[in-house]
Amino acid sequence: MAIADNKFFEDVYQVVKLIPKGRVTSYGAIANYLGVRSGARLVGYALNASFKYDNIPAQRVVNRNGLLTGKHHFREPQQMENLLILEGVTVENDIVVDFENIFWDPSKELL
DNA sequence: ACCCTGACGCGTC
DNA sequence: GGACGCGCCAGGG
Repeated sequence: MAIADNKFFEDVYQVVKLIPKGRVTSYGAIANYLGVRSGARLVGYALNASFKYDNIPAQRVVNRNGLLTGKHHFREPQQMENLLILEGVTVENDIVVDFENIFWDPSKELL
């Protein structure tokens, strides 16, 4: 078991790892890419367990509004925003600035 | 084995 | 245009 027994979780981690630095995506986009309709919750659920594993840039996954919904699940609430800023992503008031522009859609940009 | 809940998203009202 | 409800599926109590 490389990452997780469950295929959903495994695929989610795969996609998240592929998110380029400085870009972000949404739970729904990943769910859509995996072919799970309205499975965005599962993506979030998978990411919740991802903190146990390394090399998973969970900070690059936000909700469809660009809101850092998962910030409270990091070791430090400020961690998520911090990491994003370090990667060149501007975050203001827990919202990714210019979200639509740096949005990375796996269905489109990944093949 | 049943019930509840959850880092979400979309259709309705 | 804000509030509400349902679906999606896995895991924990």
